[in-house]
Amino acid sequence: MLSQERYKLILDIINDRNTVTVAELSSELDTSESTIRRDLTALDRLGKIRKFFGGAASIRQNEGFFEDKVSVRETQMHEEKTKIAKYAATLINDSDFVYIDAGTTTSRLIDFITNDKATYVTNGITHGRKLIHRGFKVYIIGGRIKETTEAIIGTEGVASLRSFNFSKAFIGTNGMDLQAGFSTPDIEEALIKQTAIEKSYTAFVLADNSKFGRVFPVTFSELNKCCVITDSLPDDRFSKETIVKEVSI
Amino acid sequence: MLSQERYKLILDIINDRNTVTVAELSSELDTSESTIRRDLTALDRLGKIRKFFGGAASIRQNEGFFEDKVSVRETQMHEEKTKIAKYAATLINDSDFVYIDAGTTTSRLIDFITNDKATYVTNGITHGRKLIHRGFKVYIIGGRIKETTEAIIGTEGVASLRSFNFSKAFIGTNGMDLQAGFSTPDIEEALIKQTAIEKSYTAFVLADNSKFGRVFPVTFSELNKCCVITDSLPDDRFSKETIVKEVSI
DNA sequence: TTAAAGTTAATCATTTTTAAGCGAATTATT
DNA sequence: AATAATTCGCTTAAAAATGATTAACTTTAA
Repeated sequence: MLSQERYKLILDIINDRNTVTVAELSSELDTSESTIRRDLTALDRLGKIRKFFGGAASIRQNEGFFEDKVSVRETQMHEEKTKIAKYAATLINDSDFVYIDAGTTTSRLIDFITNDKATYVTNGITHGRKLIHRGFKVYIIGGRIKETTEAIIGTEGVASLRSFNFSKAFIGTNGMDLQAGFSTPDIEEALIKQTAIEKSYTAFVLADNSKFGRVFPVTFSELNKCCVITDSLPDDRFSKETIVKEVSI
Repeated sequence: MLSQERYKLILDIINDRNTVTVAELSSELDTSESTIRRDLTALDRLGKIRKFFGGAASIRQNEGFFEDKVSVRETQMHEEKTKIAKYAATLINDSDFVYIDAGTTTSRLIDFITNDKATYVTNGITHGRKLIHRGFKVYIIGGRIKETTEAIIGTEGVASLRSFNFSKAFIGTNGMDLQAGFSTPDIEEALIKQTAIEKSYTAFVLADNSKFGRVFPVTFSELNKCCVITDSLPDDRFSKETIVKEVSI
């Protein structure tokens, strides 16, 4: 069998099943495990799949799979996130200079943006591509790329952000708590979020109800520094601490 | 049978079946394998098909498999570019701080990079993703994204580049001429290339033979400022003006 | 923590495929 | 008709792909 044919078959199988073992591929394609491993390495090198010990996984469907366990809940909150994203998109005006944080909720936001007069800045590689394909004016901040999320992070990213003055920023969060404020697991991502909030006139945090009461290692902002856009508020005390827009589902 | 007739037949067969082996074509067209291989090489050079070990594949049906959508536009001189990319990749050492310019030839270069000790900086969105999927340490420069090429350009990009000091830079070009030097159609991309060359100890320009003698609106460097990596040199005068590495095809 | 089980990369021998050179045949040019 | 240029198929040395083997590595579970 031709190697390219195998590549295509393997790719189809992986994208279909999400994950596959070397043994499975070996028996299904009637090829030695050595060859399958070599193929998987090649496909991984090309960035088409993600290889791991024992087999390989699709890249597409696993966005977030490699991130952290919260993402399981993220798929469940799909409808809520859409509502939040839809509402957030209406906030963008012609003269706005908008920062869009990397993350799944903000990625959804981009789908609903219609304003092509505004200018957009993001730290998400995939977000930047998405925006540019929509035909918007897009800047991306410079810095180191984080492997799992394809987001720009680190001190260079922070420095790059500092030269901007946003009118609006849309930020994602992992946790939102009365005491701990907005928090996230990665310190470098937290620094980026923090700077983006500092550098914008108004910062909106997009948070579905599953985020409430959750605390993660690094706090990037106090509650009162940002407006929260959410689907349903479990606790009145939040609205005393910050401005909350509750989007009806 | 005329070679042009065969080209057409081969093209039809490949586009119909997606992949085909040399042996198949040889028996079906009743021609020697040598001739089939020569034909496939020619069609590959023209960018009509993609040749690989054992046979060839259609480009249309495999869009997105071999290349990202951005780079489908210029598929000519594929074989030459591959040779150039392969050689260029061997130049990267452990301690290198490498700049990789956006473009098709440099994109191919990434496929052959093996050094994971070096640090990479790029202005290509797709280049950055490709590098990060390979598990390398990657920085992307900040700035405005150009829609057609998904490359970072503009004054912000130039400013972002200025903070780096590269040991090696790999640059693509549209034209290379004895009088006009290295040139490209877009002034903003030219500024980026110019800055990258300035900021690196050694700059390599990857140029297949189709680039020689061509002049585009904006010159980004004189010949003597860079080393040229090419497949074949049409004119000895080039080697008097600059350092040339000719990669045998 | 350690041992057992499972998985991998590296290496080697074998087979397959290729590129390059060469002369014969065909086609184009003078 | 003679000469040059191109095309073609064969041969051969080199390159690439493959599958088996094994030592090193990772994971799992005691």
